[in-house]
Amino acid sequence: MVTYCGAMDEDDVFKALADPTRRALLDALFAEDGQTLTALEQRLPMSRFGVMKHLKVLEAAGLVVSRKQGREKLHHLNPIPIRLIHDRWVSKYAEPWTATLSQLKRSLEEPS
Amino acid sequence: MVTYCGAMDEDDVFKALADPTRRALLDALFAEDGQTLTALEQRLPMSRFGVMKHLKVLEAAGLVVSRKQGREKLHHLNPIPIRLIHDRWVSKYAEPWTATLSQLKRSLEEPS
DNA sequence: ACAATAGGTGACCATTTAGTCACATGTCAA
DNA sequence: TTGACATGTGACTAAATGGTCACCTATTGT
Repeated sequence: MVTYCGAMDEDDVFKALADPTRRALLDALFAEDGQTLTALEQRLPMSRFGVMKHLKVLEAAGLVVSRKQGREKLHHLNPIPIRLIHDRWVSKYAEPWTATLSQLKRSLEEPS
Repeated sequence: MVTYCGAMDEDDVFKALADPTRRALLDALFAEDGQTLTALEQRLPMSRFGVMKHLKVLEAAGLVVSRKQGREKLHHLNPIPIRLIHDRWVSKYAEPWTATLSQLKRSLEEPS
């Protein structure tokens, strides 16, 4: 088992992913890993403090890990929580895809 | 392209998935598809109105579709939005999994 | 027709959340 | 050591959210 995951609470991960700014931060870190707070701040239309709060949420959810280097703090994307959601949660609903869909189609076509 | 999806806005889907009660509703519909509001209400520790609000959010996100039958409204799980997240968003981070992870490992092991 | 049942609407309140700011700490470089 | 820079903290406001309720409409069964 991995240990980079911090809290790794399902609810924290979903709540973290619910905000568009935080998804944009993940996008930014995906585009270029290991960015500092000020670098990320310049990519977003938001004050440094807003970005800092969002990064804190992402770190608490385990979606971002950071390490300090001198006076800078480098942020890294951690794909593990998302991977786990995919494995244990998304696929749970996605698997019966075909069955549910055809069943739904039948239901909708049924004369009400 | 499918048409059962309503708004299908990425943000709506993530926001809908962010609430544990709504995830529980998806669980309940996954366990037994086509349940009515009152049936779902009895499964959750919440008033009918709370459940109704959550169902409305899920419907707006396209995660649940419903059809009326007499005075009843039957709710069906729609796995398509989750499937799309998996396809277009989760996999985006999950694919470079190995690369990012080893890179992260290297970064963390580096003497600070 | 009438009572019981299933669902819907709008207002309302408590809590959380997003965002900003003044201020403080720690680090680098000249 | 001094000034510039990167980050952190706590308080604060405005907005969104979760939950409940009183009241309403529509359908069913008798």
